[in-house]
Amino acid sequence: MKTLTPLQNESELLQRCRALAGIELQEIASFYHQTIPKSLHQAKGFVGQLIEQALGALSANQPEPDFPHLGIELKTLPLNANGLPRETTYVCTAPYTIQACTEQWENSRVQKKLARVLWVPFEADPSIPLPKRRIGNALLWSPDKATAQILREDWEELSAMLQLGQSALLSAKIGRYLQLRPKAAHSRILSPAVNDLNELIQTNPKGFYLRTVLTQKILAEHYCQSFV
DNA sequence: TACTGATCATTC
DNA sequence: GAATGATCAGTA
Repeated sequence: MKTLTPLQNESELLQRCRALAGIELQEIASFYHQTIPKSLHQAKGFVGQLIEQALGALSANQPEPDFPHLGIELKTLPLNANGLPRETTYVCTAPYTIQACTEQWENSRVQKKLARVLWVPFEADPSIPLPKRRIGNALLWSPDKATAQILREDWEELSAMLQLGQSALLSAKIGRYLQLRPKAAHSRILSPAVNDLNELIQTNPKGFYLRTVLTQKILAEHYCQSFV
């Protein structure tokens, strides 16, 4: 692992990924003088943030790609003992306001986030101690035509429901690749929305997530057998 | 055991 | 409070 210099282009980013491939979390953590938490229970974003740091991602906590200059979004992907995605992948928050709901797919936050993604798989089998879990081979990905079409259809269906104030009908079961689920510190948090009569109401904030069926498909199409 | 709804840490 | 990084955990 080398000291970070600003990233100039994609090949430098991929080169940095190759340096991380196969190494254990403890190696990265000790390089950055970070302590690995005993569990992820109270540090759910730890692995993602550690890898952001190791790859030199810039825009922390901003609604922008992790590498704004390159237009690339970084996503870590936890894999279970069978090498399959263990969790859904958070994309972005879902807009409830009239203003945000008028956005079209082409300029939606979901489309922008998913246009170019750097997937970094890592071992997340609970039987492996956190420090010993290894980083896998990264994949720079853009959705193919068929995938993009399904994402668009999901997004349009879900956005229409948000826009029409059908939040009561929204469920995490809607959507083939995307789904809408709560996204907040806890369930008491409320944000403004409209109901089907266009009246202002308060509801739990939601976010767009990618189902594991899609991330699993991405892995299957781009890797032969081993992701690590 | 997979999935949905709930929750944790941090930053601005 | 709302955005980021996500995983936890009860239940169907």
